[in-house]
Amino acid sequence: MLGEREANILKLIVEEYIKDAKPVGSSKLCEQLDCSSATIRNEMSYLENLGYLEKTHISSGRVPSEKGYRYYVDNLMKPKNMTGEEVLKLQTIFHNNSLQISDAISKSLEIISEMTNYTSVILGSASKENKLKQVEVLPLESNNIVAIVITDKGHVEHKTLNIESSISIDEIKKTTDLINKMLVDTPIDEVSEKLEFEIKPIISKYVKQHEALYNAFYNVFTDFAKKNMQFVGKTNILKQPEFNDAEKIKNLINKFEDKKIINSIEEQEDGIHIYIGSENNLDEDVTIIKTKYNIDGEEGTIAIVGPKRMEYDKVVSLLEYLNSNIEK
Amino acid sequence: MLGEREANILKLIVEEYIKDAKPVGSSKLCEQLDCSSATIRNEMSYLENLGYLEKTHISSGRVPSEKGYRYYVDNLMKPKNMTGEEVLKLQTIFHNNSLQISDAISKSLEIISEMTNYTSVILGSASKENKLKQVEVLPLESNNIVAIVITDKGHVEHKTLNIESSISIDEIKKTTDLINKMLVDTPIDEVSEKLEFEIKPIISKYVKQHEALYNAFYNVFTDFAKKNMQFVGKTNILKQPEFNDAEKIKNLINKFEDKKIINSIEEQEDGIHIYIGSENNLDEDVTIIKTKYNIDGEEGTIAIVGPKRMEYDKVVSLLEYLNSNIEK
DNA sequence: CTCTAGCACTCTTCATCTTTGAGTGACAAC
DNA sequence: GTTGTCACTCAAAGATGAAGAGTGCTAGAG
Repeated sequence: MLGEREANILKLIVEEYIKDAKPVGSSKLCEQLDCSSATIRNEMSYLENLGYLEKTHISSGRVPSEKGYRYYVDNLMKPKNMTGEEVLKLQTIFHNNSLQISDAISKSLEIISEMTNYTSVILGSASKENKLKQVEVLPLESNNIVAIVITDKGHVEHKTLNIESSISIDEIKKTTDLINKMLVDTPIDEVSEKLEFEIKPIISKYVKQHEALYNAFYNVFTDFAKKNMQFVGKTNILKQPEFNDAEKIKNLINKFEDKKIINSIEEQEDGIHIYIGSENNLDEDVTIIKTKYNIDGEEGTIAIVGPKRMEYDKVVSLLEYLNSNIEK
Repeated sequence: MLGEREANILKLIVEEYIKDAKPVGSSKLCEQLDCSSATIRNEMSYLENLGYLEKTHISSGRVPSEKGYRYYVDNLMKPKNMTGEEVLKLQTIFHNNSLQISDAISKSLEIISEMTNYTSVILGSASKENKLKQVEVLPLESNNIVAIVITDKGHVEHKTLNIESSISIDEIKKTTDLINKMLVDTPIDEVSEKLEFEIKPIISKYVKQHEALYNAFYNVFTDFAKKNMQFVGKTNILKQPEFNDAEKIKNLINKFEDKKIINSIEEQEDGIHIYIGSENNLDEDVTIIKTKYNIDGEEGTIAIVGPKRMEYDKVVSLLEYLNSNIEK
């Protein structure tokens, strides 16, 4: 644990660096601490030995290390009261009752991303809490069929499929009736299994094209497993000075496009969580602040991606505000 | 019209620059033209006066101007025979009959983007040729309903909506039955209109919540108007040397994210069209090569986005191949 | 009239130096 | 423990110069 003055110096350095993105020199802190630059240099040197600060070169000012940010976030940061303007904008969204809650989240994050110049990600996970409401198959022209699956939360997925030879409307009806009778109210992530062991054996007896029909449904259900992800302000983070370098931009944009990004975004625990630099598995140069949301049992993750030099206090406050409003 | 030798010099310069991305000096062309560098310099100077070539500075080699690329594309370019490997990969996709045609297009463009390091865009326009096949409304828990619209080509759109007070299943059924009876086989882009003038007057008489139901359907139909767009290899173009600059990357990525990009991608005319630099309204630094596709009356646009220094012959050949295979 | 050799000239690129300013570390004095 | 001071280090920015690629122009040859 750091002494009071050391902690205070660390706090000031972190906040100064967050503001300016420039290494902080000892003289900058003199006024605020009412002591000489030499004293501060001694303390800085001490904090560097403990690993909270780093230098970019031997005679440069100090920059917080990951450990420094971590200490700041865990011990020094105070929740920031949001300015009237910000709250106002968010309030108008949440007081508009005609909006679907998911649309309200999108719109809020648009504002937050715009305000902060960070990138937001919304990761909805439909499969866990959704139960099968109804399935439907329609024949289309030229041997195509479309299979549609609807869940009790209003999620809809569909898939068009080509059937090799023509298939009778009667057979389609039999199959969908069977599924609707037997599998309604089954959680979506269990449907694939039940489809194989409970439905397939039955339809294979009296439906000629059962293989094709089975595949159609099987495909739709596995599509639910792919979580749906939405970026808000994808390029906003590029306005941060740490992304003035072509290589860094390409690197990050590639990671945004990579499908594996879902693993970096998804959050398991409740509450607001901060992953600084190497603590997240997306990119060394960013911090991700995440929180889970839960609307009528349907879970998802909201993530804000910014540079490590992120306005932690502001983002945490905004997410707390968002969380408390989603509850209602 | 250029003389034979001038045209030849222009052709060689364009192709050399496409290959190397470095300004082409007179001496590089000596061997291939069997004359001295001085002669070539004279010709180059002539071509520059006509506006086909440009210099990056007073004593640099020459770079093709937009007019130069245009002349090359219109008069000098020969279709390139594709190498066995490329054709082979594409063939395996099109000979796999179990694939939906739209999936085959995606997969082909993945290969093309990978091969060329350009970015592909697929723009599907569902509304023009799709006719209404069936509508459906399901009540969900807590005053939500989901409205689903299915077209004869197998497109599906849905929207979840909140109804203020509870609504009877009977009323929902009446409305959907009416729409299904009266509007089936109506082209999607005419449905909104008919909904307002033919359906609304009727249901407003005997359905209490007609406003909400009407809105639900109206929303879904307007969603069809938003064309669905898909990027393939979005970051591939960033590997091109013209995008080694942070500003240029940010600029292009922002344009990719901007919703207005649809206007730059959509193509009206049949055939393969090339838009060089300022000829396209996306970005001065890129060329877009587009072609319309048509599957069973459903139209869309395929676009390849690359630097102006693009392998025009190769891309045109690939798109021609793609077009002829989509036909089947 | 066309082509070519040659030369002066321009401009980029790269490396090397220099200057300036921000900032540190160490030490002696308070 | 705190402070003033001074030598030292390094990045950033500008100046300088040499090398190399390439041009334009001109005079002479074919």
